[in-house]
Amino acid sequence: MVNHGVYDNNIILDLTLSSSMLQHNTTKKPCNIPNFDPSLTLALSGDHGITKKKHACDHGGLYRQDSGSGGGGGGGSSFISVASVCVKRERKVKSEVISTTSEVEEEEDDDDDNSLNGRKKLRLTKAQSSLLEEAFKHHSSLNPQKQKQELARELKLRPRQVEVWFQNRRARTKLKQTEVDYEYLKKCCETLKEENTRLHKELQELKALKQSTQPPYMQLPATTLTMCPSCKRIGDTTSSANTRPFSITPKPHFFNPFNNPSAAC
DNA sequence: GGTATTTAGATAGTTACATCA
DNA sequence: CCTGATGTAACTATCTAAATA
Repeated sequence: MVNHGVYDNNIILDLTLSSSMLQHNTTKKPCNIPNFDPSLTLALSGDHGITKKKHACDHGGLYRQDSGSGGGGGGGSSFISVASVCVKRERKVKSEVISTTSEVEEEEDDDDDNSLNGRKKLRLTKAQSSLLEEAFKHHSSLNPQKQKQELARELKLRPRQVEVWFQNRRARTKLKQTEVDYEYLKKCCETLKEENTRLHKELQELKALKQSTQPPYMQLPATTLTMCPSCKRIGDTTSSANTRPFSITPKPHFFNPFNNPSAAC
């Protein structure tokens, strides 16, 4: 009840827009007009910055229509002024108008629903979430438009909401997968480092052992022992690859994610 | 058949609200 | 109560592929 005056203005404006949208057309996705989301006060929701570039058909177009032929700059500027006033308030308003998420259930099915019931941020009920999850398990995207409509009807949500939910869900899945991948690679990296250290150590030990057990005249000249820079294996420049002076047996269970030893080897 | 335009759906990034410790 | 962190619904911008003119 407080502040209602201001909010009312807002709502009236929204409704105006919506009706013009109805006349306007259409199903242009980029415009986000088609579904008439209650939250769809695109022109008003400058909370994302009115300065952002829009599609040609976006607000500019709508407002031009509203404000007559004005077109061009005129339309744009009036749009900005209106928008900038209303922007942030809008969400706030909505959050005060509706109090519970269950109200969602009262919403009409999508497209013809331009009732701009101010809308609090929606929280899906458990039932809704689990149904969506179930659908997501089967298909991570809403293949046919029909499926979206059906789900929406079933959940008593607007198709746009279902669509957004799937978008966000895919993003979450991807993010989680990225985290998992990151952890996995991190572990691999650590393992590789350990392995590398261990091999270095082993090499040093073998070198030392060899030096101490061989008489000086039998010791190999330093040039005959070489180490591959990428795989760190010891090789003998004078012998073939499979007759190395020291055979370093790879760890049988070690998984190397970069499964190709260097081309040089 | 090649080209331009429209449309619908996807992703990435962001914002703002709700909730909880 | 206040506050910061977190989760998530909703948004914008952009890209792409299919359909259509």
